[in-house]
Amino acid sequence: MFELDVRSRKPIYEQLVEKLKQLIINDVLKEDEKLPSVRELAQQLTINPNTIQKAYRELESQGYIYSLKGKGSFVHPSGKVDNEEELKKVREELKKLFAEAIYLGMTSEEIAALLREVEGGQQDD
Amino acid sequence: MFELDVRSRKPIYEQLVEKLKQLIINDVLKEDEKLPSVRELAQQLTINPNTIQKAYRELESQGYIYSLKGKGSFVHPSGKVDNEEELKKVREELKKLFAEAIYLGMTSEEIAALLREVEGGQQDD
DNA sequence: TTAACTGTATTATTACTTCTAGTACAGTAG
DNA sequence: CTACTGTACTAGAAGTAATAATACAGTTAA
Repeated sequence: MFELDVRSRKPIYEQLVEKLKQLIINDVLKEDEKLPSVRELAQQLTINPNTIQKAYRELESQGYIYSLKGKGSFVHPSGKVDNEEELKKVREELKKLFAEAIYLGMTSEEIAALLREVEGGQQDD
Repeated sequence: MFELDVRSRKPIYEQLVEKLKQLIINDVLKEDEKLPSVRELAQQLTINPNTIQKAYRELESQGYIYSLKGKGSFVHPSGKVDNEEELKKVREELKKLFAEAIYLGMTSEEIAALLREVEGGQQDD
């Protein structure tokens, strides 16, 4: 499914959150698709189930997945995500990153081009 | 000068790096301005000098400040920053954040507006 | 109902990172 | 010289991440 860098200074569960988020955002994992179970993914990646659970819990609190006891964890449909708190974080993050990019010498046109590039690759409903 | 959240789950030195970066980017700290010395800032914030040094080392490696033994640490002039590695990281970060913002429901126009906002006035945290 | 899944929670222990503390060395400036 | 500056290192305390084992509750199919 994907790989993790155990030697990284970044916590495994954070790497997991990022990777899964990317898969969801880029529509590799479709709406309402079932994710591997906590224990199954733990076995696949040879890491502890608790670490997977921590990542899933984080993804759920951010609105990317939903979990049903006894059934499994599923991708939250994009259109139905309503997480004002996450949106606020992303806006703040964007502002900081824009300032940083400009400071490092990027022009707004370069940044805008990057946005169009991402926008194009996005096949949203 | 600023405040830190010791109770945060984010390491103190990382918070320091972020705050100082913001001050530099938003021109609160001017080009070639002298930063507080490692020991002085440590005393002001009542944290260990080693923690300050770690933050300064990080800022230096990212191209935001330069340090002269016996003299002090100073803000690296914006125009002279040439850190392709940092720029690459920022571009990747931007792409991820764009995809995330769009997934959470932001339109490209909203994102572009945010960029214009940052581009125009210098805003703070 | 039972068996085998699922998510979730708890506790204990280990491993790792962060932070602190103390010390030291080298360069600068008055 | 004295008193600043950055930088480096070791040691240990404190906090976080990861593992391990166990348990409970809900779902599903035989």
